[in-house]
Amino acid sequence: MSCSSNGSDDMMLSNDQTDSPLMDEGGGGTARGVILKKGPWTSAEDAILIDYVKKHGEGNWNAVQKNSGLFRCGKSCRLRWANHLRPNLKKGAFTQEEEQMIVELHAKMGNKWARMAAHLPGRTDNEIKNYWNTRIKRRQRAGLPLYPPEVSFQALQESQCQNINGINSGDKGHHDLLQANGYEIPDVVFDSLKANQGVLPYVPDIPDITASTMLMKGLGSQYCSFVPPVMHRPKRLRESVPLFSAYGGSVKNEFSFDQFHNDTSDKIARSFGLSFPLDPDTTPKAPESFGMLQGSHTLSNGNFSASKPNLGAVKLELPSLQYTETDLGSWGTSSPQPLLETVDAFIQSPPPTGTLDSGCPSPRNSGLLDALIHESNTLKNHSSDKSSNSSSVTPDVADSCTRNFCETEWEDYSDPLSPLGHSATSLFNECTPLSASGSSLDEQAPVETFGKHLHLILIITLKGHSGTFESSFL
DNA sequence: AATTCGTACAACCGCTCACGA
DNA sequence: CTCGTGAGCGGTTGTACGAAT
Repeated sequence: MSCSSNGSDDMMLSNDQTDSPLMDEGGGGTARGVILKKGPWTSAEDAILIDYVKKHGEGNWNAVQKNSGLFRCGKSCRLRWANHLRPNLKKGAFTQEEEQMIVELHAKMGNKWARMAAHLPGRTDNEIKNYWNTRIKRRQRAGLPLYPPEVSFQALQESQCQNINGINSGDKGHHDLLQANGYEIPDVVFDSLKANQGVLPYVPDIPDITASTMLMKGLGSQYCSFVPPVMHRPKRLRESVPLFSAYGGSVKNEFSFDQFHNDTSDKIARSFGLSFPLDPDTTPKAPESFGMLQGSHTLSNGNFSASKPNLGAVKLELPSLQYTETDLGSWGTSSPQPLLETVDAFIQSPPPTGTLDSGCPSPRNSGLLDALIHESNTLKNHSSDKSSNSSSVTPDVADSCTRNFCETEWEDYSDPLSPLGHSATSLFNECTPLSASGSSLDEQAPVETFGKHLHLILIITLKGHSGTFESSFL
């Protein structure tokens, strides 16, 4: 079935290797005894494929090789056709509208390139994927967020609306959205909802695993490649997939809360290093607290090198909480210890009492929100640390501290000299709204605009952690 | 001029799902 | 129900090319 070939086939065939435009010697895999060519397509091959599709239509790609004399596997043919040969393909750079569309779609869908492509006529999933990956690197290098604040805030609102409305959004795309930055933090926001299921008309139960995940990530365990073991990928919907099905479609949710429900506290505790399986040492892990292992390139270059050992499978995409390598030092000076206190408070918060709906997926959010939450955790912890040295912080206290911090101490953290100063300021600086002129997604904008959004998000998030929630904030 | 680095793009690979026998 | 096959998706790698050193 596969057009994969043995190791010797890995070498790309150059176009001048062969006399025939269709067949190269010495390279390519085999299918039914036929040596299949790999590597760049020639114009002759393109012509054959185009001709074939004109005659037989798309599909049945494996028959191409049989019927057309093209020495390419069906997979390769399909890809070539889809990405380069099919009509109405838009070539050239993405327009500004397209770029903005991609950003918004990614904020909503995550790495659902094919679905995103469906929203961008003439664009291929591969194109979008490449664009996004490049964009990640570029923006990360520039210290910019992946998402403009409007996008993230909109994603938050939409996600919350979906949950309040009981809309099932178990599509993997949503999950990916949450993973979009390598963290799975956005669930934390919905942990807040979860903690208030009795308040809101409908707040689906959300596996505690998500909080655990976030916390693991937050404690530098993003390298653990934590994947909820029962968070199965929903079956792909090939046909008649409603656009934005993640928001309104009847997408199956395949994980059961019950599967998460047990050991919740244990997971959280372990996630916070209280009994961390991968790192029994519960001493502060300052540099790792934000996923920045010393010597790791994870956040420093916007990519994960396969050559990096023992980090496990990690997401390509980065947290939008982007810090340059020079930031590591400042982060390293901050103590993550208060995080445990906050978690204690969180763990102590009453468990959700609402009716469990295992058919409801974990809501997701944008990657930027990851950063916001991450940041809020940091800030909250810092706040708690400043307000009290006690390790036992009640939710109310934590909440109070949070509020105080949000309202009165923000400027303190804008201090670039503060260990968190850059964190806060960078967050503001990074989360820049789209300019009115729309000249560039990367343009900076006044802090105040986003500050309001951030404030709101912080409150929502932090209050959720403390086990209290006031829907009025929504 | 040679080398290094970053970027953009094309293609491959592994996995999963749908579907029919 | 199982198995084989086709197809699609997402992640990753390879390559070309231009800019910087």
